[in-house]
Amino acid sequence: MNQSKNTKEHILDVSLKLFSEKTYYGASIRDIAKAIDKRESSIYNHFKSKEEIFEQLILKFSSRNFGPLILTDQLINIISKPEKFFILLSENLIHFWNSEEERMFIKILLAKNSNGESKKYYSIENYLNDFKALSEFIFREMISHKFIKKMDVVVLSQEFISPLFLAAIELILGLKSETIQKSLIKNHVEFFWNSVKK
Amino acid sequence: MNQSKNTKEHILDVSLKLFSEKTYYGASIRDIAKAIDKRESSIYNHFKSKEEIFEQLILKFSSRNFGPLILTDQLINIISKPEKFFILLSENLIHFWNSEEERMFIKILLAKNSNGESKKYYSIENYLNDFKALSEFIFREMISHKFIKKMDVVVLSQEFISPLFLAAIELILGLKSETIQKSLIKNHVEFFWNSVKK
DNA sequence: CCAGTTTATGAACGAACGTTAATATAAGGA
DNA sequence: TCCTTATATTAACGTTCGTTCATAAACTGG
Repeated sequence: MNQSKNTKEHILDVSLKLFSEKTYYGASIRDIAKAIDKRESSIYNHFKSKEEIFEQLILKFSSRNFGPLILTDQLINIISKPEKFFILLSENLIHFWNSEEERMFIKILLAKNSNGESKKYYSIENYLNDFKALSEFIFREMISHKFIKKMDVVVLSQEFISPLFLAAIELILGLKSETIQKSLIKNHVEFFWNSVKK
Repeated sequence: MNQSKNTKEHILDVSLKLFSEKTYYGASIRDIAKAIDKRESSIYNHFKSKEEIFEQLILKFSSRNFGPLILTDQLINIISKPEKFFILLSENLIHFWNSEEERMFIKILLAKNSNGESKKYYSIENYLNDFKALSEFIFREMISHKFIKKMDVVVLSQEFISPLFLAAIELILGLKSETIQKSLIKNHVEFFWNSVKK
């Protein structure tokens, strides 16, 4: 996309796309080089191996702070109206997960084993935990302000996040259209809200 | 495993393992041949290409009937005690998804794009729909017998299945131990039951 | 403008890839 | 037993793989 940005970032950008489309073994160094319009040998001026490209890609995405993208000001303003809040929160999450870049990253996480040697890697479990932590924080706040019933925030997070994230996975790996998600969100929040309202 | 079974089945068996561990591009015909202790050329007496092995593998697994494995007699016997029923149903599902063979198949589905040319393929969405259909059937029965509140069975299925299947995915792709799942099931069923009991 | 560093190129390496062909062996029915 | 068919092997094909190397071009600070 942005040709003028530094080459290392550019390589990571196209690698995200290629690894997500063809998996690690299916995307070659030559594919990556072609995508940035250079020869494959020049890649090695920026990364010592294909494996290192992958590692740095995961590292880059695993060390973001997406909190402000989900917990928008608009959202925080309506925390006292939990049902509306849950709807908007769900929309923010689905919108984030379904953004072009995030789809690609999630695809890579889903295709990646935590098998053997790569145990050190960031996995889909770590990814989900970041979102669960965010939503646990939200539920703790809501409970302390008595907006919802007093319940275990871990359970609340799991019950709130799971149907949304699984729908996102189906959206990412399948052919489901995004419009279907509107009613899914509505139904899910309705069900959830009935279980947590005071 | 079973050396004496016919070679075609044997090839599919080891391909399931290899494709799930190293993805489609990472597992070679020579890997597969080595795993059945034959030369790579003899594979082509049974399949016309690597792609065909993959296709038949997906076909084989997508045309099973797992219903009786989930809906056991023991389970059906306690349908009038919904909370107990949900616990056992959850355990059956997690046990099934976490079996060695099923872990491998799910890994393959998760690593597989429904991108472009492969739209025809069975995807994780189809897989999940099979389980949702099963659980919709269960909820319809429960509602008609007035064991639970009258609600949309699609919503019930989604809310019941999602946290369980997502936990299974974490179990399969991550390093989570199976013991953690016991409390997850308990918490999930408790939350769910509180929302659907009459 | 020059020296030093960074980045790009072109060519090559050994290995592995999917697949094919010719041929040998094993199995099964007449 | 012989003939046919199914399955195996060995060898090779053209490609692509990840990576290296010598060298050339581009950039950067003094």
